Amino acid sequence: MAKPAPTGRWKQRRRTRHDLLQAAARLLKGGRTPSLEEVADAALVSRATAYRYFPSIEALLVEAALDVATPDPETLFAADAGDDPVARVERVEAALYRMIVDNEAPLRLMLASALQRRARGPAGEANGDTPIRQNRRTPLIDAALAPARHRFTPARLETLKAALALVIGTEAMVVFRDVLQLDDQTANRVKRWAIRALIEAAARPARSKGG
Amino acid sequence: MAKPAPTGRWKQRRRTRHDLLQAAARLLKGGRTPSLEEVADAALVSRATAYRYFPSIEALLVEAALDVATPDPETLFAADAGDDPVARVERVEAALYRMIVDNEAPLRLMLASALQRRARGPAGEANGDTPIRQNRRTPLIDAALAPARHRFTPARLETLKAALALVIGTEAMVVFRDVLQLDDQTANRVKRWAIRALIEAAARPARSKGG
DNA sequence: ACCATAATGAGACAATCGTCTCATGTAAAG
DNA sequence: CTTTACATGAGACGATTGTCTCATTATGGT
Repeated sequence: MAKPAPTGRWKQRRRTRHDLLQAAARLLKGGRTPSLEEVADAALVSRATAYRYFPSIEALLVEAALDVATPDPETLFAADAGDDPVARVERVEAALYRMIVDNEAPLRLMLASALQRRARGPAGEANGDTPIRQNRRTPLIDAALAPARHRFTPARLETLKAALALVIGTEAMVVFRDVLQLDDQTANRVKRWAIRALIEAAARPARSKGG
Repeated sequence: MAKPAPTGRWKQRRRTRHDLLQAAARLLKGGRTPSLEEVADAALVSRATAYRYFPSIEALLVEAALDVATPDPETLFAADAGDDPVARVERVEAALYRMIVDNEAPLRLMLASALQRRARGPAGEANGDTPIRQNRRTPLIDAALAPARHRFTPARLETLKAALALVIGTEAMVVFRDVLQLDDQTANRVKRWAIRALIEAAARPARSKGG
């Protein structure tokens, strides 16, 4: 059941789905958060059809936001990137930062939606084809650490990757801006300091328990 | 204008407001997220009145959630706490962790609401008396680092506090559970490792730029 | 070309949300 | 006690969400 076979008229469905996401992304760029009816209208599709493709308005907007904003490892570390893990992780951080500030509104909406959906109940995952929260962070961190992976114990490497995920994601941005109310410059300084501290700690010969 | 003077019949107002929060907190404990009408009914108050006290249903639920769940520095470091900053920060982390797992649903709702509110527009802060996001994290971190504050440069101390805020808050929990999908044990291990790494890095004699 | 089937459109429906108005009761000031 | 200002209750209103039904298209296999 993994691949239910491209049965029936899957082209039409793909096109409709794509149109909806396209329209939603376009409207999201305007900064506001469109209602489902607006998206449906913009996609030249009826409201009912939109609901046939996405279980809720949030689900639609979330996927649209993800379509808009996603750097990928290959282009980020195309050629001229060295092997220094600190420099490479900082590069990831910078790319993610740009991506976030460019799409702050949609991303906030995405985070909020994911947060709420999980809080509700079993009804949240009606179809089962919608993951609670996609993870585009780990692949980037993996790529950043790849050249220097020999410098770490395997266990340490895993710990480091998880810890770095705390520092370079959207949530870090939220903490800095909403909770601590730091200006962008200070936030960036702290982030870079933390990245270096964590990587160097992971590289240092094991102290007590492997961590 | 800081204290507009307890004018008029402020007692009645305080009581009504308290009743609303009380009712909301009670309903929230049930796991579901009550509608504003449910809260108003439970508080024996009309819907209109509820809206007179809180600009939105989220605002009401958020404050209710905060009332429920809040450890404070004094009781946390009552007497028997040593001076070791790592141990003390880990103690804060543990307390926060307990608090979070006990009130996951309300907290998620609070985060989501804060996220959305800021994304909207100037209309979000109608009265100005509702801060975008309260910060109960910094005081706890301050208290944890207080006895050892001499070991750090002032600038380093600030950086460390900000970095720690990334690791021990609700957001860290969200990253570990939703994004990385780590089990609680692993998440805890990574958290403690990161806490130690950051504190030790801050204590180490300055390397290059002050950070 | 024909037709069964799948996708869509149109719209009714109930539930909430947030705003507004108007009437009423009640606390507080004289 | 009386009066007045304030808090409240009741409910209408439009907007949005999500579900449902039924009629119409339009696609793809034959």
